[in-house]
Amino acid sequence: MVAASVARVLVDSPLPQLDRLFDYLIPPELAEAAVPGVRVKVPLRSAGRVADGYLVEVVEHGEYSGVLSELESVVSPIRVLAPEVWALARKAADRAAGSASDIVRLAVPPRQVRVEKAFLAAEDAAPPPVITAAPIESYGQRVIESALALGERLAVDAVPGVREVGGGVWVGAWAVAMAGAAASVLAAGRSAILAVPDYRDQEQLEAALRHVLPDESIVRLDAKQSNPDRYRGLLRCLSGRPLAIVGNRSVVYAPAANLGLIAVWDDGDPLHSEPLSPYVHTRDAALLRQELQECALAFFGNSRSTEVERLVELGWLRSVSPVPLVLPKVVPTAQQSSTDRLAAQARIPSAAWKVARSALEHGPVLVQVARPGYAPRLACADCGQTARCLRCEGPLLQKSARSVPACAWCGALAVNWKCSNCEGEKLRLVGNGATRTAEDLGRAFPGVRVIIADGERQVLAVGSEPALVIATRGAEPIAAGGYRAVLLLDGERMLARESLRVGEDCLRWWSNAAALGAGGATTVLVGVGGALATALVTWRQADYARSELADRRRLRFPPAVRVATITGSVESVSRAVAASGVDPVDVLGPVDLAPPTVRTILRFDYNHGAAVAAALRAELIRAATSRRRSPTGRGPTGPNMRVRFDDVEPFLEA
DNA sequence: AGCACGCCGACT
DNA sequence: GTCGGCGTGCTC
Repeated sequence: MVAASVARVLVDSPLPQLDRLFDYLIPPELAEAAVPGVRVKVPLRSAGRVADGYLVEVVEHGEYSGVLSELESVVSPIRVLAPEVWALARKAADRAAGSASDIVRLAVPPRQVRVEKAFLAAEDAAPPPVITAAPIESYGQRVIESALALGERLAVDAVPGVREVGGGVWVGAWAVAMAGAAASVLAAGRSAILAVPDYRDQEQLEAALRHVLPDESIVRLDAKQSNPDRYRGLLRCLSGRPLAIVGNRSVVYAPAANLGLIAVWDDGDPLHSEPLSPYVHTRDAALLRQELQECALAFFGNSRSTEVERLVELGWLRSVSPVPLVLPKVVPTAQQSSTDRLAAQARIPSAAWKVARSALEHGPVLVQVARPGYAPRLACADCGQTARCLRCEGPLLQKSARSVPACAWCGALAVNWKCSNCEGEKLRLVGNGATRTAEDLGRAFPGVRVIIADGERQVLAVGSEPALVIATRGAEPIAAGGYRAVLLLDGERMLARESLRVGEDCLRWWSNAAALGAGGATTVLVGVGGALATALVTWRQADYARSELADRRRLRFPPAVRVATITGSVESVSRAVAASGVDPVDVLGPVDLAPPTVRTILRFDYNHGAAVAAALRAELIRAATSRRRSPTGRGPTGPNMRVRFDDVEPFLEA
């Protein structure tokens, strides 16, 4: 009799107590099929109960000393969980005190039998395409290419501006550089993973990729795809050929063949932050994977996040800038209205109005505003108190010039409204949404076409003809040939948000908008001065990130330190805090959230991260197994304890 | 999550 | 004597 091998299996369950490998005997009839990476079914606890899982490794002797059960079946021959992706999932989960299977769920889309059958039936006999990469412009002679070939880690300052990538399609210059980086890696026979925050960036990057790579070398892998499409994409990754794999945050877990590069665009965009447990940020997953696989790593951005700046200062990332430096012309201007009657009505400073007027003779002008809609807030015309819904106390807003004000929460129309403070019956509009700004600007520039782009009215691209393009931050379309001027109108309002990251975020929004200008276009930053305006004017966002990071070091705020947010019942949170081993001076809270739930923030240095994560993980398992919430609903069934690492949202500016 | 094991009240 | 309550704990 042959020595039986043991299959080590990850059970597909979010339960923290099942987040380890289980050993199973491989029955002789499955010996051929039981290879690492395949989906399997295994018995768990009692006969008849089978769980789905992934075969992680086959070993001679398992670690379990008890009696082993047998593998129930091998679901499919496809090795969907590549060993390096498993290693990454384990490492990322450990760092975030989460379950590896939660990461694996992001990495491996649900199986689609039809897609799989079609894939297995298709014989891919065609020889792999020969790829030649054109040089990446603006960074000096093969500077980026050779760094990537050596597996370096880079923080790349993007070149502002837009480029045509054939067929009249225009994309940000960053996309061309990132596509060039991917092409240079593919030309060397290796794969590249390219992560972007949203689908608008993805469209641009894909267009740039199609310009330099054959279609068969590009794979899309993102959350917007249907399950069959995602699974098809995964199977293409597993074909073994070098590919450019492009997608949003989960693409960092793609099973790339011979991975040569992970590139991340605009890592400061909050869409890179994974909303599902264990909340691993694209940036962190990319950093872990780079260490595991020793591929190259590049963060591209028009601006610089404090996290990337920290890594640059540590020497972990090398900063690369375009030579010679390309910088848009940015003019800061005070918040003072033009003397022109029409412009004054639109509340545009005279400097901005002049810039826009002359630019409109040549092409489109971008106007960036903070908020969508018409009037984001309404107030009592008599006493000035914010108007609230009579039914649910929600804030009122007005969607268009003619519409009746309505509640932002329950949608009730504010008819027969009366002020709760002074009994006043008249409403006054406060603030300008994109729609109201558009109306005002339309009046100030009669005869000019006005295009609105916001979350509801998404516009990806506009032509090169004169037009006023009013866009909320982050929703700016690309203009053919670039905008002739860019007005950043609501800077003050954007800065009023109470968040640790406001400065950083604003600089990113403004830089990304300014980067959409044509060469020689003027960007007007209205009503903002100080270090932020200086950083934008000098186009030295890294300087701002450096001083911001210095402030955070002084205050012991992230990313100078790491943080863990614990939410749950008072008892569970305080137990977890005690178990964490974090110094009491670095325990912030607890503060009350929804009634029974409280939140505490722990902060600690990076070198304590592993210990804190392990301690909190142990506490999570203890809470999940011992103190069980009663299924009948009776008894003290507290809120589930949750742990989230490196979430900066709860941090407000002091 | 499920499901078995285990240690105290009302039944044949 | 034991049938069964669901608190506690484990799953290879």
